[in-house]
Formats: sequence, structure tokens, C-alpha cells
Amino acid sequence: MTRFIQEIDRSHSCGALREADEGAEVVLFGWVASRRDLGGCVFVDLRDREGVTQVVFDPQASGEAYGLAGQIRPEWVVGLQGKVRSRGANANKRMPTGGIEVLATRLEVFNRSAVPPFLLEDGVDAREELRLQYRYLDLRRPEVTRRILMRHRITQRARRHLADAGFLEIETPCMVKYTPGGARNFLVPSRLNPGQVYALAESPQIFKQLFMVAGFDRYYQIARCFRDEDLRGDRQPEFTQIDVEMSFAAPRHIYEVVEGLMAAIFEEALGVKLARPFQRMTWAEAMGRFGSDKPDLRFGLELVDLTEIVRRHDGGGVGMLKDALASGGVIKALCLPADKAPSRSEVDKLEVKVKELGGLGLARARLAADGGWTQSPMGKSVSPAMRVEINRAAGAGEGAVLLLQFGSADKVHSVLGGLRVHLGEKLGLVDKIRWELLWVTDFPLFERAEDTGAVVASHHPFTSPLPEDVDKLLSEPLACRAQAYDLVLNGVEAGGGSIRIHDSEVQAKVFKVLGISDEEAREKFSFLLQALQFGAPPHGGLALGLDRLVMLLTGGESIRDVIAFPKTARGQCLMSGAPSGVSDQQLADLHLARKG
RNA sequence: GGGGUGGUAGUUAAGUUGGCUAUAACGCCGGCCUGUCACGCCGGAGGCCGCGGGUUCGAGUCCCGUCCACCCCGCCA
Repeated sequence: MTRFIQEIDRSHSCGALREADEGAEVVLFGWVASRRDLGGCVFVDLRDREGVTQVVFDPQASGEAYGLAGQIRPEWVVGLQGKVRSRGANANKRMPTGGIEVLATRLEVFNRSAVPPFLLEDGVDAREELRLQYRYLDLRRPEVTRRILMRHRITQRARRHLADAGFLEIETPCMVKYTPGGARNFLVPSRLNPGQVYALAESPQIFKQLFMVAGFDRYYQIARCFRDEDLRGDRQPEFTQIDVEMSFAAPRHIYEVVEGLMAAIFEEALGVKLARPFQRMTWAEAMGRFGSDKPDLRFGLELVDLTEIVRRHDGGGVGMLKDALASGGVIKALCLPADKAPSRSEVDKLEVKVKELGGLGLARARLAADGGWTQSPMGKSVSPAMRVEINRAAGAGEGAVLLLQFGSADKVHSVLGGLRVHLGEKLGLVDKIRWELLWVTDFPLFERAEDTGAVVASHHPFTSPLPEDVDKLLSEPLACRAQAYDLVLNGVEAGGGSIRIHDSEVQAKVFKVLGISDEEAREKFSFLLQALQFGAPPHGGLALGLDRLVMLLTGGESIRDVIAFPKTARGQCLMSGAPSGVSDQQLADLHLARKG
């Protein structure tokens, strides 16, 4: 008797056969997805990464195969030979292969399977803890497999697109010199250099700039990055970026390349043609209108700026508004029309949300038929004149609810921006089938650190200011805008980048603003600064978060869904058990001592 | 670091004011069944109620602690 594998080759995947293949002799390999034993015949759904095909075992076709089919169980791995036949009126329209089945003449069991700890079917919601523990089984589930295959197609398409556009794929080291600032690094102790460490690269940033100095002109990499920060659904300790850098580039050149790349990816993944160019909005406009540097444009509900109205009315009789103005604050509101207006108790719940977002409270008003404010702490004191103007500015009619925040612009924006997103989801304002891409541009070059009050780089210290703001670097640093941009997709930051400083005078000014001395700069960034002195071309780039992108394009809920072997929120791999303990001998080899 | 939600057969869940011999569905095991595709029918096995203390005549249920997973804030491009 001939044996599979050694002598018989697979002819098709389990997702390939159609009615046109009727009559073909085929050989399929795969896993038993389900078995329906009707007594006189046995149906088996055979699954591989490409799909599922129904196989029927009939004693008249092969008594031996039929007998074996009665014994097999879910997740056994088998090979079989048979003939494709049409299912005619019995076709299953919900399956791509549902028009046919394979009448098996031979069956070989390659391996049995223990009973899996959870059902390997779509739509089952076994606890994620368990799914991660048996990730190799979870990956067999068609919807999980589909995401991983989609990731493959997206990265392949990205590679092809960028290579065709003249970008070189070059790898950069993961083990790098520690440089301060930005995310916390994982550290790798050096056995050969007692007491010294490598850092795992949080991004290839400096190296890709050096490629530009080297004259490679255009570089890309599907780069793994490492950050030792607390984790979220969209943050893993190691993650992947599509990293791009190009020489002789202004922001518009970067936009053009990345828009082409995104269009290719969307076409590949969804068959969607993106409208180009993408929308652009300055950071200041995004913050002002949406309270966010990554506005979700799938719905409206923009912030209404009431600052000037309140100023003209000198507070309009409302003490807290007047105080907010006096301390240099702003007053903004969200207006929910009557048909979306939350009830009184729902507004109270929103106030809880506001406090989560860092707000002190939620001033509100519900409009009566005459425009008067009810259910409002300001209802009695507010002057009718100001009230009328605010109602008009907000477009608020009878039954509408106004939700107000006042205070520092940063706080008002972050609270109302967060509330806007919350309401967008909760009230079903978000159009789920839309893809809204935009560039947010002209980010502030510097910001004030909340804890220390020091001026710090918003992006990183090599980010170039807008040409028209260079003169203000030393005099008004916080008013300087950067040639920095984020690509925002449906309210998610899909990527970000900047044009870098290639002029050592400008770089020196930036370091001065940041309070970094020449000596300190040399010590921290020596090799980059040195390289910039040897004919560095104007250059800039961007990095796209591949995990987030694939998550959005596949409808995943977290990037864990699109990473083959993800870690938990505490950075553990439940399957392998990493991280794990270390022996005294290992520590000694690394010249490390255990604490305590 | 702070806050929240959850943890009960293999899995997903229910479990009332503390009274339980802890339910159900799916899965698993055995039997029957030739057109199923969530196959159907009959029968069966299966539990340290996350873990450790406490209150109580009595705890899945109440209290304290702890572990794990997830979400939010801080942090992080």
C-alpha cells in the first residue's frame, strides 16, 4: 500500500475547490474541524489555513475509509484522496467551497489530537487567558488565521510598493546604545563588558537618519521596536513599524509616498480605493475643533468655543465662567441635539466619565422651549443675553443638552475630546463602514512637562521647526511649530513622523531651548551629531504602526489579535512562560547581583 | 503607581435576602441513525465555586487579603 506524504502529493488546499472542479481526483491534507456521523455515512469538515471543505465517507466508495472516519475526532490531522462531486441541491451557500464535496476513497490519520481545551470555531469566546495559553490552537481558528494571513499580505504589499518607489529595505540593530528620552528601554546586560548594557531599540530613528547621511536616499524597514512601558490593548512591549525615511524631502513628499503606500494597502486588504490626497489639518485646528490630536472624523459633534461670547458678557453672571476667563482659561461645549440628548441620570454618568478624563466636573444645561436653561447649576444666574448667544453659537434647540468645560485650553480640550469620543461610540454616531484618514500637521515643537515644568521636545529633539518659526526658537520656543505630522485613521494614530534637523546651528538652538549643554549633547547623541557634520542631506520620514493598521483593517479589537504570539498586559507570554527566573550562575556570567 | 470589571464542570454562562444534594448549553464518553453542515435521538461521566484567612449553626453568595486576565487614568508615538 502506498503511503501519503512519501508517495502522494497534496493537490489542493481546503479552500480551493469549486463546482468547476467536479470530477477531479484530489488529495487534501488538513485538520478535522467537525464530524457528523449519520450512521450510514460520515461527513467531515476538513480545515487548513485556506479554508474548509466537506468530505463525505460512504461505505460504497470505500469501506476502509468509512470505517476509519467513524473513529477520527476533531483536530486530528489527516490526509485523504477522493473525487470532487457537486452537492447540487444540498449546496451550503455559507461556505466558499459549499457547492462541492469530496467523496473519499482513502483516508490516512497522520496524528491524533488530545481533546482541545476550547472549541476551535469562529464566534466562540473562550477566555483570552486560555486562548493565549494555547495560542497555537487559537491560531487554527479561521478568524484568527484570517488576520494573520491578512497581515502577511499587507506587509508583502508594503514591501513591494516601497521597493518599487525606490526605497531600500535595510535592517538596523535591535541591540543599541542607550539614549535618554522618550520611552523606557529594555536593557540587555553585556557579558563581555562587565557592568555595561545594550538597550533594545525603541525605534530605528537614529540609524535611519544615518542611512540618509550615508546617501542611501530612501530607506524602509518592517522594524521591530521595544518599549518598556505599561501596556494597553493597542500597546505591546514589542511591536512592529513600517519605518520610512527619505532624503531631500519636505512634508509634502512624505505625504505623497505614504498616501500611495496606504492606498496600496487598503486596496490589497479591503479592495477599497482611498481618495487622495488625504485631508490635512493643523494640530491647532484639530485640538480646537475636536479636542484631540487624532480626531475621529467619522462623526461630527465638534467642540463649540464659547470663550469670546463669555468674555463679551464678562461672565454673564456666572461666577465660575468669569473666574475661568480671569485665569486665562477657555470655555467650550459639546451640544447634543434633542434626539440624542442624554437623560438627567445619563448626564450624571457622563460626569463620572469626565472625572475619569481628568475634569473637575461637568457643567450642563438642558434647553427649554423658550431657550432657558434647566437642570443646570447656571440656569438661574446666567444672563439671558449671553444664554441666547451661547444657544445660537452651539446650534442648540429645544431639548438639546449643552455640556461645558472651562479652564486651561489643554484640560478643556482633553476632557471634551475624550467625552466626544465616548459619546460618539455610546450614541452610535460613528459610521462604522467609513475610513477617515487625515494628516495632522504642524505639531508644537516643544511642550512644557507637566511634572517638572521644563521645556521638552514634543516629538524628539531632532525634529525640524517650521521654516517660518526658526527665528522664534530662542525667544518664543513654546510658540514654535514643528515639521511633524501624524497620520490618523478613524481616530487612531496610525503613524507619525517629521522632517529632521540637518543644520547644526538650528540643532544647537534646539538643544539650548531644551537645556542640553554642548557637552551633554555630545555625550548623549555623539554619533548622530557627528554624522550630521558630514554632509547630511535634508531628510525626514515616518513610521506606521503595522499592528494597529492590521488591527483596524481586519476589525480586530486589540493588536493582540494580529500578533501571532502576543503578551499580556503584564508583559507575559502565557504560552511560553516568558519572562522567567534566572539562575545565580547566569547572573554571575552577566556580572549582575540579585537585589535583596 | 491609581481606579474599574471578571474568575463557578473541558468551555461559555446561571446561581435570589446566606439554606445547594451547585444548574444549563456546548464539548467529552457509549449506543442508534445515508444528506448532514450548530446534524438528530437515547444514555453516561465530569466540580478545591481562582487561592488564603475571617464572620456564621451554615458561605459560590458577606468581610479582609492575595493571584491572574481584561479595560480606563498615569506612562507611552
